[in-house]
Amino acid sequence: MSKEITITLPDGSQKQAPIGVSGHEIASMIGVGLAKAAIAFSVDGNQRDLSDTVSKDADISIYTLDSDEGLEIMRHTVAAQVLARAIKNLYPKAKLAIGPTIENGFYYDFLSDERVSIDDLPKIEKEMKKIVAEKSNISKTIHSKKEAIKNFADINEDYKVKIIEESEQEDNFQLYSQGDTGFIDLCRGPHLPSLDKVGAFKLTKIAGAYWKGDSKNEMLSRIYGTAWKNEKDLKKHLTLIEEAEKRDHRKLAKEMDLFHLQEEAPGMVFWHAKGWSMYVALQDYVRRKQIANGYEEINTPMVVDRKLWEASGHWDKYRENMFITEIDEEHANEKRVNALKPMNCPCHVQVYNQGLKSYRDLPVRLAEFGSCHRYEASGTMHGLMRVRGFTQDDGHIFCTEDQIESETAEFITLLSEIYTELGFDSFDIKLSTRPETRVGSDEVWDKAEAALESAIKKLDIPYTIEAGEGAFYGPKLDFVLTDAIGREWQCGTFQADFNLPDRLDAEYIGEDGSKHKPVMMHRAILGSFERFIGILIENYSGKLPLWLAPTQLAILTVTEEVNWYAETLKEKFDEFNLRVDLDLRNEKIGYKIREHSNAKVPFMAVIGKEEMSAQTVSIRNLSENKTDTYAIDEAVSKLSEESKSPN
RNA sequence: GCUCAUAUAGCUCAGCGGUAGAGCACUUGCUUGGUAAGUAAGAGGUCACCGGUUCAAGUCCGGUUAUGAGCUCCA
Repeated sequence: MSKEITITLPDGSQKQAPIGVSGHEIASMIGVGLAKAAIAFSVDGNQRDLSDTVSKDADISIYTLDSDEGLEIMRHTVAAQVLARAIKNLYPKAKLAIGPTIENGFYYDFLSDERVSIDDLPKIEKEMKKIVAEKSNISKTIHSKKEAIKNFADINEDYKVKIIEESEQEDNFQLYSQGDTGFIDLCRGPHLPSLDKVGAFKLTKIAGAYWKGDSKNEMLSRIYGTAWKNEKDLKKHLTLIEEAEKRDHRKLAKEMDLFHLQEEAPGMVFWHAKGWSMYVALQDYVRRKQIANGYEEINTPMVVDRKLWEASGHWDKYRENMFITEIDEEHANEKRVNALKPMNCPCHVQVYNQGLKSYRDLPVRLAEFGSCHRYEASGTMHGLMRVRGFTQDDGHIFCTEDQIESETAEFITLLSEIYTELGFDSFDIKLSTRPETRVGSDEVWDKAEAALESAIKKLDIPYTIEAGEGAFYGPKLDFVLTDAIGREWQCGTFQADFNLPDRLDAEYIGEDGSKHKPVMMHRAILGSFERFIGILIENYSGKLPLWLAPTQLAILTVTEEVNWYAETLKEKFDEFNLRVDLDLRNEKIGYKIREHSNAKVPFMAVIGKEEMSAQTVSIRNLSENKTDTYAIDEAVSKLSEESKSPN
């Protein structure tokens, strides 16, 4: 038997090494620089500590802080070794729970009798820096289940004990320690070999989190942090977060006077004139798109008797989220219990059910800008992104099983056009397949899942499968778009439903002359107008495309002598339905420009004596910060041309 | 819904037991100024709501509501 093994590096090159060679030794064999920078390595794709050894031929990859994996390992060490130890140093009675990495950072959950608040973060951070400065080596020992439990039971780390007890493993529990500090932590690793490899970090926030994420369990304290290779990267990340805060739609909405929310109607939007003009522009656009794509627009009641919700199943399954209304008895002959519709689908089936449908009528595509109300838990509301009263760009397609595929393809094409025209270049699709508990035969599920998948494949769009994540009534597609700063938003959805047509007796007469159940496809492209407008505001930092901009042009006068001329101009623009604000205030032009710039008005016409005598308009472009002068008619036609919606 | 925090002028915030403050916005006067803040004066507040402690409560305590950050939820 050979005493050497062959290791294969990521570039395909191979090296011979003795059996039992450590990760660190491999790194040294490749180069001194790498040995210094190495923080962990992988063996056949499994991440290992540098001190771990390799005893058979394997694919090896050495990690440094320059790779995503390396950064993640470092963040993990900062959480599990540095933050955890700092917590124990400052709050010796604290019980450590878990400390995983998350995107760009990490968190650590712990239980503490002593209250830890955001004001304590600098103190904890200082302690962490102290720990890092010790540059302790990190080493690990392997233990059996029994030993591991004893280790943590001895120091009253109840959560660690629980984690080990509940583990399916019997041995190989890894305990990491730092030099001779006495600190130990349970971890699957790997970790940095030494704390001197820790880069730049910062604790960002503190919040509560349930043990194991279950709201029935006790609430632990969670400290979030972010960690990077060096100070420069850390700063870059913090700047990015600031940028995201700057485009917060709640903040911009105040500055732009778009909408407000108030205590008497939590989660319901009071749209102001400027916000509503945006809403209307967007809705008109979607309306034209949908009608051009074979939908009929309908409108159905907002308040509907509980009987329909009982029949649809919502009364059973969704009642917690429904606003229930009861007529004041004094004023009503009969007492009826109604609910504000949380969804439009049952009402759409009622429209479908009027008149006998033939297979020749299918597919029937009904669309509604349906105003829905859902009683969302109080802690979940967030500006326009999560509200209790909202309007969906809802639609239901009643079709045969055979039509699912072509309807899917048509829907995705429409959705793709709309996203592109609204400025979102790419989106991902998630296909959710049958869950454990479901209605409908396997045969129908097979057919529907295959139809959805086949439609995506034919359009050659990448997608991922979320096995078992479908609704109980059918498989679905979710559409996730990416905004200008890389955040993902799930907006569109396309869901097959084998349940509701049955419950609400939707039927059609087939070629064979007998009655059949149609399949119902629930679909939305924007999701809700409220949320989508929130996304648009953030995506564009408030600088919306001209056709959506609340105010398209502000006419600013330099001196009051030209007021009459500015008023005449406004009338001209008004004739072309442009949204124009006239600013005749007794202020300097610089002041007016500044104000309207802050309000993100895309065009400003500066009107002074020069323009008046030449009968021209000087138009200043917000995005380019430059000014051009036009004849009046030229200016009007330019703006009305540019402000057209994409369809 | 849970944890923690917050709630003072239209907005952003300071004040933290002893007669309510700033900047901006607003109104008025002066200024008619040419491309991102002209100038002076004035007006503006049951300090979220309900209760308690105190001679005295934006200020301390309890509750309610809303908002924020997380968590949970989003058939």
